Amino acid sequence: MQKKSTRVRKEEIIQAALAVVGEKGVRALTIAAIAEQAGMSEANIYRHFGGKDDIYAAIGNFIGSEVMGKAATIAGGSRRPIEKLETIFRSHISLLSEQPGIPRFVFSDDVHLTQRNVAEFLAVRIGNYVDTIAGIIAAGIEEGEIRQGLVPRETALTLLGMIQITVFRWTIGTASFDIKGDAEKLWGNFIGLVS
Amino acid sequence: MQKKSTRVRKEEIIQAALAVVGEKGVRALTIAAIAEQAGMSEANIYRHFGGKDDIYAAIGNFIGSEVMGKAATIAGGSRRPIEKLETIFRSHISLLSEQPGIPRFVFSDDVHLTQRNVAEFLAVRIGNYVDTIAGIIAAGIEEGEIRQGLVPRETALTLLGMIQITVFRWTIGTASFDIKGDAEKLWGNFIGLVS
DNA sequence: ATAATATGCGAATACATGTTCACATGAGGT
DNA sequence: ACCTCATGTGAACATGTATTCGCATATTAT
Repeated sequence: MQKKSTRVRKEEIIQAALAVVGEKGVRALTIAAIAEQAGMSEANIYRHFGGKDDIYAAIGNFIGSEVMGKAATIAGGSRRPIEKLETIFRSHISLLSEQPGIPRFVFSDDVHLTQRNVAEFLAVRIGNYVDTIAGIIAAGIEEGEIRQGLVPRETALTLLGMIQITVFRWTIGTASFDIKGDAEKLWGNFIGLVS
Repeated sequence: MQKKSTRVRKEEIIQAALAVVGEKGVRALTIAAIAEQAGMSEANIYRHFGGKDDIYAAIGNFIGSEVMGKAATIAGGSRRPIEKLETIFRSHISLLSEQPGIPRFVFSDDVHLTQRNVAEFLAVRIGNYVDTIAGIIAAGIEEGEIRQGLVPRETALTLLGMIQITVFRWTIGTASFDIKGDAEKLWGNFIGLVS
C-alpha cells in the first residue's frame, strides 16, 4: 500500500465517512465501515484521527466550512434578491441530493445528543446561514421585489423548512422520489407566497 | 414483581421506548435501556415482542395512529380554515415539545434505512397528513381567507417545513431554546405569507 | 547509504448489544 | 385446593465495535 501524508489521508477518511453516512446512515458509521470504504485498515485510521469523536468533529467542520460557505458567496453577488434566493435554494437541494450524507449528519439525533460540541458548532453555522438569507430577503423587501410586512428572519426559516421537509420526504420515501421536481414546485409556490 | 397481561406490558414497553428516544436518541434505544426505563428485565421484553424490529414497528404504529389522527379530528371541526391551521400548528408544536421522542423517531435516519417497512408506513401517514392540511388550505382559498394563486399542497408542505425546522433548531441548540415563542413568530409570519 | 521518522497493518482486548434458554412463580379456570 | 399456562428472570452466548500494541515498511533528511 502506498503511503500518503496525514493531510491527504484525513481528507480521504472524511470523504469515506460521508459516503458511509450517505449510503447507510450515521448509525452505520463504524470504524470498520470507514476503513473499508477508504480502502485502508482500521488501525490506520487511528494514525490520523484520535478516535471517533475526532472524526465526528472533522465531518462537522467540513460541512460547516465547505458547504455553508457557498451561501455567503451567492449572497455577495450582484443579482437581484429573488434570483439569489432561487440560486441558493436550487444549489442547496442539488448538493444535498448528491451528498445525502450531509443532511443525514446534520439532522442526526445521534450527533445532536452525543457530540454536543459538534452540534453547537453546526447550530452557530446554521444561525449565520439564516442571517444571510434574512439579509437577502430584507433587501428584496426594500427593493420592492418582496411583499412588505413580512419578517425577514421568519421568512428565511420558512425557506429553510421547505428545504428540510423536501430532503426528509426524499429520505423516508422510496428511491424513486423526484426531489428536484418536488423542490421546483415548492419554489414556484414560495414565489407566490412572498410576492 | 407483579405480573401483568401482554397487552398492558406492550404499552408500557412502547412508552418506555419513546421516553428513551426522547431523552437519549434512537441510537440509545437498546433493549437494556428500554428494560431499565420500564423497570423490568431484558428477557421479559422478549416475552412481549419478537425482537427489536417488532418494537420499532410498534412505535411506528403508535405514532402513526395516536398522533397523526389528531389532525383529522381538528380538520373535521366547524371552525374557519385559518383557525384550524393554527390549532393544528400549535397542538403539533406542543405535542412534539412534550414528547421529543416522536420527532426523533420519525426523523431518524436509522429508522429510514434499517426499518424500511416502518419508514414506508410513516411515509403514507405523513402523506395523508399533507392531504388533510392541503384540504383545509383549499377551503380557505375558496372562502377567501387565503390568497388566491397559492397551491394548497405546496403551501401545506411549507407549513410542515416550518414545524420541522423549529423542532430541529430546538433539538440541535441549547436546552434554553424557546420553542413555543419561536413557533409563534413563525405562525405570525405565515399569516402574512398566505393572506 | 543510512538513520530517523512517519505511515501502515494484523492481532488482541475490553465492552456493548441482541437474543436464547432453563428454570421460577404467580394468576385464573376447574 | 390444584393444575395449567402465561409471565418473569439471571445467566450464557455470539456478534459487533472502539481502541491499543507490537512490528513492518516506505519516505525523508542528513
